[in-house]
Amino acid sequence: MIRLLLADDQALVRGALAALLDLETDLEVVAQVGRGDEVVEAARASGAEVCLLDIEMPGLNGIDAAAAVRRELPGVRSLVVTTFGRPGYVRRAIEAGASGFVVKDTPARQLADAVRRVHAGLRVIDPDLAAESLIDGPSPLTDRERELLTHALDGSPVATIAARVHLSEGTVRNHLSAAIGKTGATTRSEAARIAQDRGWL
Amino acid sequence: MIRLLLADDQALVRGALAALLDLETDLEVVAQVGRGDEVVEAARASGAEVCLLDIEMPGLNGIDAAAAVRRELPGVRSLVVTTFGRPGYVRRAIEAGASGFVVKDTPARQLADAVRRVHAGLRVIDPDLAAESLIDGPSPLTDRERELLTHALDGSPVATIAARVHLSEGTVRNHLSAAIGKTGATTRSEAARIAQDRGWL
DNA sequence: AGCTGGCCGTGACACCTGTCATCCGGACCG
DNA sequence: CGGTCCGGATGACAGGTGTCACGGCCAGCT
Repeated sequence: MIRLLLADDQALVRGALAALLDLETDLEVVAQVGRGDEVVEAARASGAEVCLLDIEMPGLNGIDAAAAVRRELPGVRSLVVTTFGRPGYVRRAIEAGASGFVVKDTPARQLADAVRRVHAGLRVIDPDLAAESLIDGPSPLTDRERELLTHALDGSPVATIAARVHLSEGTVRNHLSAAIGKTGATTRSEAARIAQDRGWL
Repeated sequence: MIRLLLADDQALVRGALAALLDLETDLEVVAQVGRGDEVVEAARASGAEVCLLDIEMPGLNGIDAAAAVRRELPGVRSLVVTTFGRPGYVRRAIEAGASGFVVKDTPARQLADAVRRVHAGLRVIDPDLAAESLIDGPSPLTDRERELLTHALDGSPVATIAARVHLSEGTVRNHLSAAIGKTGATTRSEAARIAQDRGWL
């Protein structure tokens, strides 16, 4: 019997996944959480062996949660699930210590198999995503550029961003200009979207 | 036995919801589709009585799909499910002929009850969302403003938007300026986000 | 000790954007 | 019929934005 922890911020999806996986006779959902920063504690308390982690979560995202699990509970394996593409996430998830990476677009029947493989110590990675992540390569952005791009995601004016990060307005423009060049965009909003799509944020 | 159709673009979520609802002895999932424009045909072929529709779908969104079901299959009821807030969606979903509106944040156990109520001819609406939709009121945007805002969602420059809709650059700026005023924003990106959050797009 | 590269800042310049005033045509309504 | 509203357009102006050149600081590497 494989003991599972589910982490997803949407209660309905979480409950539905639990129903799906509980149908398997060799799987048992022993914990469910809706926030990334509750994963480690719940996994420890419930004695989970595999954690199914969504990326988009309040508190702590799924990748950082996988890293925390890796650090605090070395024997527990993580399987990261996310909504779509975002090839860059694959690389970061694996580097964070996740054993698998699955998109929510895969057929439901394959999920249980992915869990079993991860539990057995194998790596499970969506082949299409793996290929894309190799094509795009790692992020060329510096830490500052990444930080500023995340603040530019919602289209905030430069002045606002500069105030939030306590930098000069000109400096922010320079960093963002560099990021625009590296992403091949022409606007900071466009650069931010491209970077996010590639998982560089 | 209530015959159900599931529509969600993410196969994993779709399958999981099917597993969840099939656990109920009085419910039966008779059709699953991943696109909005396949809903009516699948509902007709399978003899579904209630359609569970996600809003974000390729082809046709859940609200328009509900309207199509209403028009083509008057006896079939629709229950719209979406990821979060977006109060304006509630109003539009109901106007489109949906019998219910549920967010993916609700506990999994309540979903089956919502389906039963909708099947019985009752209206099911998340109370928090209903309250918010009353506070925000209907969209004050004109059709043009709405159209231009959707093109402004990704942060495209005015020139690009003008070319896409075959309008003068100045006209686009004027409409967007009006939209910015109505949303209380200071940038077209911000206005676009606000309008989307309120379901005005 | 030099070189490199990231980070921070300034200044200048061309261009883009948001706002306002003003105009015209059509549709709708009292 | 006149009033009102929306769509479309123009022109002008202040302020925001992207780019570039330049300088300075610091860490790491040769």
